[in-house]
Amino acid sequence: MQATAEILTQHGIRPSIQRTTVLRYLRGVKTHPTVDEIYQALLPENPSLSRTTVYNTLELLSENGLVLTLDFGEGFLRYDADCSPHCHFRCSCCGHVFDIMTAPPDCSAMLPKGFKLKGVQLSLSGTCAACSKTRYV
Amino acid sequence: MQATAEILTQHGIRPSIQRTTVLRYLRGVKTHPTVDEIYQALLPENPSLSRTTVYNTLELLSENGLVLTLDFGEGFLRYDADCSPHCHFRCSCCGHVFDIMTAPPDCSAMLPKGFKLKGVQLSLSGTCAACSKTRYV
DNA sequence: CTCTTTATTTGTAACGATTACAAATATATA
DNA sequence: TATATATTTGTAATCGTTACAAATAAAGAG
Repeated sequence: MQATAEILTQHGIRPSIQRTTVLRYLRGVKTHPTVDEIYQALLPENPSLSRTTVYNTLELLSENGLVLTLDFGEGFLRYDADCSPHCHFRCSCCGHVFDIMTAPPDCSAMLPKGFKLKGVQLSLSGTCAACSKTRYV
Repeated sequence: MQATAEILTQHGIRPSIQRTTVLRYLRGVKTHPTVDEIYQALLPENPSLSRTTVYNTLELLSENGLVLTLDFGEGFLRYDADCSPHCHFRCSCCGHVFDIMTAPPDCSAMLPKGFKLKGVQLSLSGTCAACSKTRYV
């Protein structure tokens, strides 16, 4: 696993402690955390960390393609350091977000003439295996 | 085109003036309007209309599958009365949302065992034809 | 028709995620 | 060491949405 600070440097981002900490945390986690979850997780070890810095950092990382911004219509955003092409499944019962490690389909043929495709986001929803077992949900 | 009030009745929803007005407006428009756009559009003809009623009505319509709630990560929701299976393309340059009248792919095979698929939302982004013509955007 | 109950609408206040902003701090450059 | 630039911090503001209770409208019983 490549050092986090190194990745930042390679993308022309100065690897401050805050930026490195946020990216390292995100790379070590599979839960697609929210801003607040990230902030709360890092606070104990970084008592001077500001919520604004987390916001700023995530925007910077997202702009530079180091992080994926996920929107499941929950009213807040989630972040994912795994930028490989994959999809997400959100269980409408327990709210958990699962990675689906299949690349989203090639959609370039769908577009009208002259349109240029940049991003494809395939969001699936339904009930996960655990919740499906529980009846009447 | 089926009468709007009739559609509501068929879904067990009492066709109040407000509900009928909101749904009729949404069915006559191809712009995926926001709550505020709907509210502002209807206000002149319905001066007593409340923003809360628009919110309530859209939630009710959405629950009953009469309306699609769209989230493009703009910080607010958009609504679409066309519930046929199709995708959306949002131009990151001009912000316009285009209908792509192709059904989203069948994704049931992507899911792990025991998962039940309910909804598939395929959101495309990039630059539309008009914005692509303009250089340096 | 009234009376009573229920459903719907309305407006205001609260909420919560995000953003704006300016002061404080850290880092780089001369 | 001095100066300029970048980054962080904390507070206040913004804005879409939701909660809530009063007001109004509609439905049902007698």
